[in-house]
Formats: sequence, structure tokens, C-alpha cells
Amino acid sequence: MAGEPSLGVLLFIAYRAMENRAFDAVVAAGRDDITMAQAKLLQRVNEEGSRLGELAESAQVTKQTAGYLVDQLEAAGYVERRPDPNDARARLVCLTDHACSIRPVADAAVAEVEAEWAAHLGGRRMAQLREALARLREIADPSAK
Amino acid sequence: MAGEPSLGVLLFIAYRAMENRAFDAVVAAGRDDITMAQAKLLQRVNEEGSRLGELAESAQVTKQTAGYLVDQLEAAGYVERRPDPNDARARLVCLTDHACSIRPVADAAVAEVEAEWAAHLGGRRMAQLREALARLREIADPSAK
DNA sequence: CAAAAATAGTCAGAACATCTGACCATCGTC
DNA sequence: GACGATGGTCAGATGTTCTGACTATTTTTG
Repeated sequence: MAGEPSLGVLLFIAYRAMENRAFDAVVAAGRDDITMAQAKLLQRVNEEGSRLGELAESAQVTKQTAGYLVDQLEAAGYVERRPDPNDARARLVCLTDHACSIRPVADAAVAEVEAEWAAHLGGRRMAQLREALARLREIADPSAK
Repeated sequence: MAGEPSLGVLLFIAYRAMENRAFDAVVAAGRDDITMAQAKLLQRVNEEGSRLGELAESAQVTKQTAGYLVDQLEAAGYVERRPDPNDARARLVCLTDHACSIRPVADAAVAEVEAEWAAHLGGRRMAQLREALARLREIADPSAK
């Protein structure tokens, strides 16, 4: 297995490398009151506010788990729940200013990793990689079908 | 975010799609006495036997966590710990016949997913994807550096 | 339009996975 | 042979995740 890691393992390596770098940058910037599981959800909150079910589906956890994590993000001041004007059943999870202040840090880390990858692969291959993954999403994303 | 998911999210989607399909196939084949965390380790056990530390590093968990999961895999009969002839400190985690019997099932599911992806992307792009990820591993894999 | 079905979310409880810190045994080196 | 490094385990705590049951609201349907 060491000689020819499977595609799943290769995807895991790249995925974790990216997430680790972004998370480490946020922690290094002083936000150590957040866990990776929380960050995984926070990352998926839309600017206009996201529903709990959307977050759960995107992160591939149950609504209960998503609710548990959003509770903590809310307690830490990263998000707030607002009633959804269009649906009284739903509540919108919205980013607070506190959360918005860490986004640039995470984005910078992501940009740095992408630059390193592009330097290693070449810009052309890097663009092909992104393109291939985006297309794969069309058939592999349970929340997009 | 819905319009332009980040590279990290795209990697996650593909990674989870692959793992889910392989895991579901194993469960559907009757092996429901295994969890995804256990499978993640089992998948990484080498034919010649792997050290606990290697497994932990590859799966990106602590040695303690790996030990906990191997305990369960051992209890379920998927692996056995053998003394390492070359190092009395170490123990080799080896696959049992029981584990070997599920590998073809997982491999078939992976092959099926790869075929679907190749059909969607085209063989050329699929090969490029694999190539790019393999190259990325050179700089992104903490256990290969 | 009212009843039925689906959807959004929460509560409660249990099981699972993961980590940190401390510890023991063995290996490699000087 | 003493010493630091390596491979692994033990103990305890925390964090994450799930299943099942429930409420409230929206959507569908007869």
C-alpha cells in the first residue's frame, strides 16, 4: 500500500493538509477557543446565513451534531441564530463580526497553501486539479444533487 | 460560498464520497461490525504488517487513538498483533483471513467509483487528477516527509 | 379547506472517537 | 553501560457523533 496509495487516501492527504494549515493559522492568530469540528461548520456558514440542515448536509453530519456544534459557536460568539423571515420553522445561522475577523486569516492560509501547491505542480496542473474536483462535485456531492 | 466552494471543501467532497461508497459496500456485504474510524485504520494496514505508529501517522491520529481502534479490530478478528522480529519494542499489526475476505469487496466499490468518475471526467482528466494528487502527496503528506 | 405528509429543528441519552499526560520497555549511540 | 530517542500502553478526561422521540410549521392533497 505504501507504493501505490489509493485515490481515497490521496484525497485524504490533500484534504487534511489544507484543513490543518487553515486551522493552525486561525489558532496561531489567537483564536484557540475553537475546535476543528466547529471550524468545519463555521467554514460553511453563508454570508446571508445558513440553515442548520444545510450545514449538516454540507459537513456530512446529522442535524443533531450540527446543532451541538452551532451551540458552541454561538456561545463563543462566532455565530448567532436569527429567525428565518421566510419560514417560521427554520432559523438562520449567521456570522458575527467576531467570526468575520478570522476569515481573512483562514483565507490567507489557504492562499498560501494553494501557492505552494501551484509552485509544486505548475499553474496548469493546479488549474486542472481544481477543475476536475469541481466537476466531480456534480456527481459526488450529496448536498448538490 | 455556494457559488465557489474552496479547494478544501472540494477535496472533502471527493474524499468522503469515495470513503462512503467503499464503507457502504463493506457494510452491505454483511460486515456491519466495523465502524468508519476502524475502517480508516484497517485500510492502512500493510500486507506485511504495519506498526501502530505508522498507522497513527498515516491516519493522522495519535498513537493512543490508533491503539484503541486496533484493540477493537483485534477483538472483532480483523487484525492480530504479532511481535516484530526486528524490534522487541514494536508489535506488528497484521491482517487476518477475515480481513482479507473483505478487501475485494472494498476494492470493487472503489473501482466502481473510479469508473464513474472517469466516465464523468473523461479518462484523460481522471489520470491527470490522480497524477496531481500523487505529486501533491510529496509535499503534503506528513508521514512521507 | 382540512387532513395528511413532509420539513426544520430540538431534547435526551448513549456510544464512539480523540486527546493529554504519565509511564515502561527496548533500541541506538558514545 | 549510561543516555537520549523510539514504540507502545495505561488512565482519565473531553469532544464528537449517533439513534430515537418529540414539537412546530409548511406543503401537499383529496
